[in-house]
Amino acid sequence: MTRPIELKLASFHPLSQDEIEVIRTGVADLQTHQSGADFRPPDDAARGRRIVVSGWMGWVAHLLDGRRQILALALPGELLEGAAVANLHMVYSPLGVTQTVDASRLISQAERPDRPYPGLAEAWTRARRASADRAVRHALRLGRLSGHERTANLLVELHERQLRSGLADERSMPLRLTQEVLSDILGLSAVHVNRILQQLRREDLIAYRAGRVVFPDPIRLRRVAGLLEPPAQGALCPTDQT
Amino acid sequence: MTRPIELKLASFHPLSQDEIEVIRTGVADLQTHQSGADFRPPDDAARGRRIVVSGWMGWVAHLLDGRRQILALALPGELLEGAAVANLHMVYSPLGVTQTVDASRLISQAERPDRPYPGLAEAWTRARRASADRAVRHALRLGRLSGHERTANLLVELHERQLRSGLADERSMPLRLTQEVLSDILGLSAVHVNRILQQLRREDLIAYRAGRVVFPDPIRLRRVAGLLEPPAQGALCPTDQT
DNA sequence: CGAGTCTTTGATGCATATCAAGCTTAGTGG
DNA sequence: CCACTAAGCTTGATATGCATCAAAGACTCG
Repeated sequence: MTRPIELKLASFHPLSQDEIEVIRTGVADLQTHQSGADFRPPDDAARGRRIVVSGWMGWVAHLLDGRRQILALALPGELLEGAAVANLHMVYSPLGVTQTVDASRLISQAERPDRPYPGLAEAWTRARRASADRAVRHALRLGRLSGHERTANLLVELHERQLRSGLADERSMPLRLTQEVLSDILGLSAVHVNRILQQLRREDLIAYRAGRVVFPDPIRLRRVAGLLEPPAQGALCPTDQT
Repeated sequence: MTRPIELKLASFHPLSQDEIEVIRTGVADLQTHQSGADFRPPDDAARGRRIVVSGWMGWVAHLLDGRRQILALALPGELLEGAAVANLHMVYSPLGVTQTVDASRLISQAERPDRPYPGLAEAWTRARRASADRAVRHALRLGRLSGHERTANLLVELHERQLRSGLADERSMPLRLTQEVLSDILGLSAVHVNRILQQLRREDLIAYRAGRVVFPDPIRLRRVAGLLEPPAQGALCPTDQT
């Protein structure tokens, strides 16, 4: 059950057998969330932080007139964080049926000042840095990429993230979002997202098969996404990306 | 010289006389940056972090084809932070002539484990939380607000931020950005920004006078910006914004 | 099999980009 | 002090990306 969490963290920094054991015993209090049910994330430092086990969560901002923007996603193995913002109704909301797990014990272990689990703490730190990177990337997507580029870019990012937790393979990944949810992530209308996805399929950049997105030509997709060549082996670590 | 820094931090949490003294003596190593000269921000934890003293800095992402997006601004009194992101050429760049100051001493004082300066540490924490909030708001602006709303929203945010450091008054603020820079913040073309500013002027929501933007009707501007009523007295603190 | 939810399609309009040119301002050197 | 220049602002014309509305297919699930 904690497999995606282990793999995700280990992808940022190698973990000892001890540390994997800490993950297995440290997570507690499994909760299931139905699609659409609001979920208030914890806003204090470590108490009550949760990790997604299965399904996806999104951090949603609601405008007064009903417009919505999903500002961040939390995939299996990733942390739910981020506090409230003034004058904005924001919640975490499950996108589909999602399970989360209390991670406070795990986090306090990793953050113990005497550092008995240095690999865990390091992996943690890098994972959070990656999360900040994603926020920046998201703003860039929304600000300067066309709908076409933006969609490709998001798909590439989701692929990389699911690779880290062992949920995707090199040429495909699960994707169980409705086009409406996608449109709220991408800042587009649902109808337009539909047309963009059709175009990407016509261009043989993506394909659908049984709830999965298939990438026939990942390199070309990355180019369309406005990204450089794929990161070299090992370059996935944030510290390697000077 | 450190006045904006003192005021900005004090706006987040009251500071003792001692702590103000720490700020005055803690800042060191003044640097001047010419408009457009790239500036690599520090990426380690505390060493070499800098604070803007005068002028504005922007965190800019460059795309391969020349498009640019400014992802965050640092105003006087605010910190330069944020590391590099993979596959993206990103730098801090002065928007006009800017001066920054080394803040490592100041920061290590505030973060001393024995906490001799609790007000400073608290102000610091809240300032950083506000900075994260701004990133989220920026994504929301770019994703779901129209050009008109987006521009109004940015102006309101800049006004609030400059109020905190004593650089703006209730009804006006300095603004020395070219429309092209504005367009790179807002994710719009420079021509369109020009037309939006004209419209805002026609609607008597803003006016220009001698390098300053004047707000004849702040409340109406906030409404146009898609924001709720202005925060009540004291509600500027992030902790008050549940 | 029916009912809702999702996807797809077409028609239309608006928001915003792009291109090109004129204008205004401030700075610069003769 | 006055061209001269360059940067920024403004304007108009045109093109296009994307939103919106409406309705018709496709799934999925009870």
